[in-house]
Amino acid sequence: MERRVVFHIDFDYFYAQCEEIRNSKIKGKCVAVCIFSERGGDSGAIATANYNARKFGVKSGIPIILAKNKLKEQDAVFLPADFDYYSEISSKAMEIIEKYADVFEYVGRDEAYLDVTKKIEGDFDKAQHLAQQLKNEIRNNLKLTCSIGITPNKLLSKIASDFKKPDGLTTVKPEQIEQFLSSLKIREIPGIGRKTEDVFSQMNVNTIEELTMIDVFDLNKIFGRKTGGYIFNSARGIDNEAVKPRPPTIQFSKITTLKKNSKELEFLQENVQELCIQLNKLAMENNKMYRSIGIQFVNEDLSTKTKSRMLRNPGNNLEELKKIVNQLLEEALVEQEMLVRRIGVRISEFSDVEGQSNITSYF
DNA sequence: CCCTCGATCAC
DNA sequence: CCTCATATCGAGGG
Repeated sequence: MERRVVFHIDFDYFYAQCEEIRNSKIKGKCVAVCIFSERGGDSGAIATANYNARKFGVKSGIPIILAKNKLKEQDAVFLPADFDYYSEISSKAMEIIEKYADVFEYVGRDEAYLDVTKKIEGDFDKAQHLAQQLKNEIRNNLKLTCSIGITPNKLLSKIASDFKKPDGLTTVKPEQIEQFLSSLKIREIPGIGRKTEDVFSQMNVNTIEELTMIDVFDLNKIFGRKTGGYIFNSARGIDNEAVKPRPPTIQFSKITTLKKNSKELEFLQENVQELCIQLNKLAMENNKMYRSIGIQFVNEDLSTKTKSRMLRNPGNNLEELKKIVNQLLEEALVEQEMLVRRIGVRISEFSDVEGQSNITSYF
């Protein structure tokens, strides 16, 4: 039952590439796709930048104002994110990709896993050929480039798709796994981010090869049972997660940046209304009732505070949502020292709204 | 076992 | 200088 062949497909610098597709004039320039906040001006962050812009240190997550500074001498465009447009292109690409898979797993607008074990009869050379065909079809139809990793599991394919970008194709056969991983930085392992990297660098562990020298008990001690085991296996390229369709979303959240930092109840309550409306609408559209409601503060120093409450019964009534959110706000502001920069609302613990006919009608 | 909350990741 | 959305883990309290 072993011996899988799994693809991970990642669209290159996706949002920025979508903008290049829409307007080929900007190809060759620095392209930065921006998420502007409610504050106005250049407040906000970079969602994605093309490779021209990345050469100057412009990458996702950095403040727009900082990006403009880095690119002030360059021929650069800063475009507001147009998620509807990116979703359209994503859908078209996913339609193509799906056809190539025995099992297809959508991860996000720019990412998917495919199990192709049967299709290519466990032969990595056939797999590579199939992946090349797939890349060609996407490029010919949509002018979109992507990078693909081909390996025996999801973990390794995700690492491999990142190994050569853009327009990359990286294959790691079972006998090449140890060699492939050994020289990589631990940060290449999905789930190991900034904080975890810091912990390991304190221990003089920087590469995956060095990571394999740490025994599992120490990892468990530092990171907890689950994460410790995950890191231990990952360093060895071990991952048994099946490629499978994603289960439905289990929570929705909306967050907004306030026009000015504040800890005034009234001001925060005003700002939270629209979020409640949007979230309740989302729940209704998806035929969901929610039983948990939460709020989140992002303080002026970017630290966060959350407060949440379970309801006695699931519901999707807007007035009820607003009422609870206002209560949570009031409670959260007791002992709140710092001014709040951003405010968010979350709903979760979903149950389905009963349709007209369901299984119970048979009894 | 259920709930709340902070932390982390990654986009 | 700092967006937005989702999932997951672990600790701590009931």
